Amino acid sequence: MSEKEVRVRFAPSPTGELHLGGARTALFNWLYARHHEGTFILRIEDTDEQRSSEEHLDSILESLSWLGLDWDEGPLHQRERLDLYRDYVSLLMNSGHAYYCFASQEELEETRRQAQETDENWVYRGEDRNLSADEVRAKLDADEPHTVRFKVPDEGTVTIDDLVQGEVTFECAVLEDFVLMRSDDSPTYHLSNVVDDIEMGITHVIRGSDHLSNTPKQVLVYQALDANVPAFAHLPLILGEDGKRLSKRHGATSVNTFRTKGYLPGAVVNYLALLGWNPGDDREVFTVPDLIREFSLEKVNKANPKFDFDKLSWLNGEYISKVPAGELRLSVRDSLQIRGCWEEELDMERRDYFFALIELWQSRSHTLNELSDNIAPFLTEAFAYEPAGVREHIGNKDLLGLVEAFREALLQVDPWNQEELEATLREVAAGMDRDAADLIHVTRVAVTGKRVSPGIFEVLDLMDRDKSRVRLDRMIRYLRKLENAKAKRKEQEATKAG
RNA sequence: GGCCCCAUCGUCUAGCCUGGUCUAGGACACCGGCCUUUCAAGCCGGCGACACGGGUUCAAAUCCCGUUGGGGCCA
Repeated sequence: MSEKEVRVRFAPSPTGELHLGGARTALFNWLYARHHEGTFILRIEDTDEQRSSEEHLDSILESLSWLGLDWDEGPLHQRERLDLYRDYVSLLMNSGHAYYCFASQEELEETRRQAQETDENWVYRGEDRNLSADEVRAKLDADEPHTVRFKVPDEGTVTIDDLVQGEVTFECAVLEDFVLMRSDDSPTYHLSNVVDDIEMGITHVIRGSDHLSNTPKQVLVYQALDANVPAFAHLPLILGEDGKRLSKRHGATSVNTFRTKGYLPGAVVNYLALLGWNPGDDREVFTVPDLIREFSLEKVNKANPKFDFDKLSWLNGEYISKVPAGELRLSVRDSLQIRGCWEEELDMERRDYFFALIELWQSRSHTLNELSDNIAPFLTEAFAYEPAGVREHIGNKDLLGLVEAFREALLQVDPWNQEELEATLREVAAGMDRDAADLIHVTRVAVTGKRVSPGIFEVLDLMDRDKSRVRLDRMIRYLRKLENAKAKRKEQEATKAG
């Protein structure tokens, strides 16, 4: 491999679904690799056998694929590389950079407690550093539980030249002798990560800035191993609306949730890319090739952004309104199927009609689910009236007679087109000395169930005569019920008063 | 608690490195108007920010220091 080839990795642990933060890290790695025509590697950090699961792994891979983040190598499993970590530990032991530590959990906590009372700047420096070879052998032979710790230099500093954060310097004195190998022989993150990054020839470590504080420890390990230290880029953390780092408890932040709710992968990628990065101008909407071409770590912000559902929703709406109906067809079909109002012929002889329905609504739907919700009333009578629609467009207006008259008039409309429909509706309203708007709005709720919709005549035109009549009949029944209820209330009040 | 990072409209951000062109630009949200003798969509417009205090300088959002606030890591 040439010196200049970029090799980056995304290394999730399969302890949950892929959430937005992870997806953003994956995306930035992927964009960096694609921009530099490098290699994007997937590595699975599954050394924690208790918390890792196949299901989570599958769901993570699925989410990555859905987002379009394809990997060139892997997935490599750390679980299968345990011997490798042990080899590296031996190397560090032999070169005097690591040592066995026989202190028990209790002892450590006790020491820590005592130290905190006296010395505020205390960091752990293992006493077992100075055990003689004989003493160590004796303890090992006696099967005493032990960990392996890294011998942090007492003096000096570690400076990280971070591609995003700039130069960051840490005093070795504030770094404890961290554990490399746990007592159960499993490697810690500091070890497995560094070893794998060395073995895989990773040139750029791009990850969340929650790892920044641990980076000096890892740099020390690279140096002890006499390995090349990769470039680091610590990305700002995505915060929830409460200002805390985005996590499971913020709910609904897994990539999968967005998929299920009807977001388009392109919109999610676009939004995520803009969270912490921008090309330096006013553009907001990017295709993936755009992103690949323009992406650079130098333009990544340092400040932590908050996740804004409203803006994602807007962006998704932009995508939905611009995509050709044909590309939306399959997803809309699936969600109509879930709603139980899909008919096969909509994708066969009535495909033009299906596309017309999509086109009618796509510019005012923010998600695919919303789009399907809007289309459903054209296919089934089983839809609910939006409370806001009822409140605003029906309320206490005296609409029964008006709707009944319009229902009758509709039977005579010929030809069934927008012009005739409009003329008829206005005639009915005028004949009863009512605002056309009143009739328009109640008709809107009757045929779409919604408070807002495209132009009502366009809607009726597409709906066809029979379906329109059926929906108006339903509205008439609904209005009658309202009237009856009102009458009953009056009666009761009259009795009470009388 | 110690260490590290950050700080422009409610939110995402441009501008900061290379001080003057910034009466601080864009986007989401919000509000209003136009269109429609229909709600929307669309179009147009409005509201709204350089956290605070000190310096440096002829001049600071831009450079330096401190305070406050936020985030992260180690426990």
